[in-house]
Amino acid sequence: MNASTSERLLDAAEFLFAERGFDATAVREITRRANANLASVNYHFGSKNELLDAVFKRRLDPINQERIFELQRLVHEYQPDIPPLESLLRTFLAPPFRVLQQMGADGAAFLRLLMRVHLETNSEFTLRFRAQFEQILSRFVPLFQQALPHLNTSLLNQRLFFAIGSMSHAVTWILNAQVLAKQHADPHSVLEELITFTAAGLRAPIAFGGNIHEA
Amino acid sequence: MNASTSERLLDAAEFLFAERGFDATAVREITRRANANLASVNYHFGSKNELLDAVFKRRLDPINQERIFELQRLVHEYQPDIPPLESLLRTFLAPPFRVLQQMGADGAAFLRLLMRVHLETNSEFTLRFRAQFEQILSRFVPLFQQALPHLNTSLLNQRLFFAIGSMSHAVTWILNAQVLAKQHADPHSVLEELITFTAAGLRAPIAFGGNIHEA
DNA sequence: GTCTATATGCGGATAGAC
DNA sequence: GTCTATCCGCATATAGAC
Repeated sequence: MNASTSERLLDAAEFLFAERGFDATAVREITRRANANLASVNYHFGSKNELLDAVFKRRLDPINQERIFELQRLVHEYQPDIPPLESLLRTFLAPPFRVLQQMGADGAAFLRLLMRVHLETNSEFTLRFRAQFEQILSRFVPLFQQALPHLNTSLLNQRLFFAIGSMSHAVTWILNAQVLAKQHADPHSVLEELITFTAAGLRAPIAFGGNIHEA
Repeated sequence: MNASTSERLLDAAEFLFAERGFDATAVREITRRANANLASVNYHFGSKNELLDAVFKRRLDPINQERIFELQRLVHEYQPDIPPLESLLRTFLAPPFRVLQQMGADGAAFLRLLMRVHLETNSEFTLRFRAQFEQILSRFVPLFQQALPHLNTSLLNQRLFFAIGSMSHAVTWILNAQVLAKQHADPHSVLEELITFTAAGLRAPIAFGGNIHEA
């Protein structure tokens, strides 16, 4: 509560956008939750839309910087060999889980918001976000390719895509488990199981040799 | 255009809810797209909320019935043995892909809407939906357990969860690829690759023997 | 069943005093 | 920077003629 108004607004917006969605959240609710005045959102951020941008920027920049830094460290550690597949996967998949552990409720709210974005197809905002993610992914692909020489590019991308899906579902699951308080899901152990699962999936021998259809 | 008003309303609502989300869609837009009167939604369904319920019910009931029917057929076919893991996975994972192929644009719209639901945590509607899905899942779990005797219940559930994540991400991907028209993703071949990937993940040897944490 | 017209409320944004 | 009061538009829903 000692945080600055704009920080409190960011926290409140993050929580409410994640909880109810962007459209369903009224600026009035945000300011009420932040103990701030109705006009403060427009004063500090210009508009409700720009507030959303700010919410993302605050969390995403550090996460992606960390992912790139860790990747460089890993490559350096194993030089001139390729890092093991499991280590690459851990570096790639870990950040959201780390957010979950380190940032507690705030991190959970942000991640739920993040998961929402994956579904939007049209908004300009989503396109900006996705371009950024693909930039990160492109740094990892060459290393995965070296670690998995039996896969051609298109199959590798497809399987990586499956792995990303497992990750985002796992994160969503942990979030819901926390919300519903049904069971305690430990992010760290889920991450390790996820690595086991996806590593096996990526290593699977080629069954159909590409994208050949039946019938 | 020859369909009844309520059918046209369902089609239009399905499309728009999927495209823009529930809140962001105005009843006015729905009736405009359906070539129907503004008041027709309330006349036929009672409210915008009940219209959403109807949109789901129309598609979901047949899909789940089919999933259960196929499972019974499969069990019968292999009796008294257990069906192979790949066949179980195909039966479990196929329905959304079939929707994608058979229902064309309508199916795509519905699936996008369906993916949205996975993220909502609080709404009563989502809870109803999720309970139904878990009922379906519970029919499959015992068979997966028999096909994968090296996994304990909790690990099996976790890995199945990863598999479901890969599926929903894959479906979302196909949808977006269609929308963005970037590349042509063939649902059938994606499904087969998905089965290969998830089967390998499920079969992976146990690495950590349960949910033991480091540190 | 379908239409027009309208009631009623909530949304984001802003003006202007402090 | 913060507040109150208010503008203005759009939302859902409904009343009531046809």
